[in-house]
Amino acid sequence: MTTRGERVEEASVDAVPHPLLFDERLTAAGLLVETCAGFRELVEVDLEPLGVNGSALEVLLRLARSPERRLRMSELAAQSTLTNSGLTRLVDRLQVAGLVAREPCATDRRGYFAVLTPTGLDQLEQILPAHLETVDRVLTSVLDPDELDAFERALRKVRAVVRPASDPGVAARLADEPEPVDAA
Amino acid sequence: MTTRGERVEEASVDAVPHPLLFDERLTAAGLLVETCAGFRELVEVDLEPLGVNGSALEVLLRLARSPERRLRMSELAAQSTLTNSGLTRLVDRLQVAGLVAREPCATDRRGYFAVLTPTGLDQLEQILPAHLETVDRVLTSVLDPDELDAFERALRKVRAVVRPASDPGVAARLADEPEPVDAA
DNA sequence: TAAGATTGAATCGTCAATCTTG
DNA sequence: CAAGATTGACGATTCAATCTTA
Repeated sequence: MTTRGERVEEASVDAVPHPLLFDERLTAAGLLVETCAGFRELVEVDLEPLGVNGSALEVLLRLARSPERRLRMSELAAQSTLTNSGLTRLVDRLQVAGLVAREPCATDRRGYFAVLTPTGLDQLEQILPAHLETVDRVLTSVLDPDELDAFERALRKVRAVVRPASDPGVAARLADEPEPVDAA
Repeated sequence: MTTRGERVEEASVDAVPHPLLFDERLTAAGLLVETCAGFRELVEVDLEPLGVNGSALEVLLRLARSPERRLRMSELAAQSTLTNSGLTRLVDRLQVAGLVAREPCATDRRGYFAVLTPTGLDQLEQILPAHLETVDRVLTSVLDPDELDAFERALRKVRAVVRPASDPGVAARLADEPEPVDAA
């Protein structure tokens, strides 16, 4: 009712900050991104003996788990977080390092397999114990079993939306197979 | 006991795959990394109008939420997922785009502030509704409230280990302040 | 013509060295 | 000399164009 003090914030340069800047959804998104960035940074240390980065680990592991330890370039690209051309360049490096070889496809001369070499498998297995120890220390042992379970369930749900090609259900339908169990 | 069939797997080229290749910890790690990669990829679409990437969004949001919408370069680098030099280059680009300005620090002539420009704030607020809609669609609305809560608690726990500088507790102790509430 | 894969050009980020000021 | 910030050289990744085979 006074004539003075009608606008207490008069001198403020900022006025009112936009409420969406503090929306809780941004908090959730930031948590996911920051946590994953920190995790990836730590994992890089495990990979130093191999002289490769996190994307390479992803690719080496997929090859190691595949029948005959081989996968078509396009398959590998589709399953990884790289584009086709990114995978070509990564496999170039892994080939120079002797961890992976390329083999032409006998039935389709346009295609190539990336094959994990015996050396590649050996070196991967060499670093795996230390890597698993890291994952345990910073991720799986940080949560108690119920929390870890809920965490993985949540990640699967989100992944099914943001990366449908990785979703086991979708992958199975594409391949016309029965529902599989997820292992990555 | 027979002399034949001593090694049923004789013909197998692969012998037994190494069990660590299928360790459940790799599954947890892969889920985190793949999910985050897919999430970041989708977010890039929201940022096209701004002509920037996900790292830039992180930086713009931090500036927008800071007093006077400014932060020292080194502060900003420490809080972001970039190195000092990476931040220098990002701010270069944001400056060219007119979204951020540099201002020298009056009390320490070695230092600079990155300041969000009025244009930068405006453009950030322009894209925020669509971005929040994306986050909701692929993350926060995918989980029901209990799941989302557990998910965020788990992420905070892991982040505190993999990125201790981002942990509110650590940050407060460094700044000699009482325990804060986390908002990112 | 389309599919599998690679290449050239460009972007984004890092590390190590450097410059300036405290 | 240490701290804040930037720069030069380089590595990893992407997009669009290209080459080869189906």
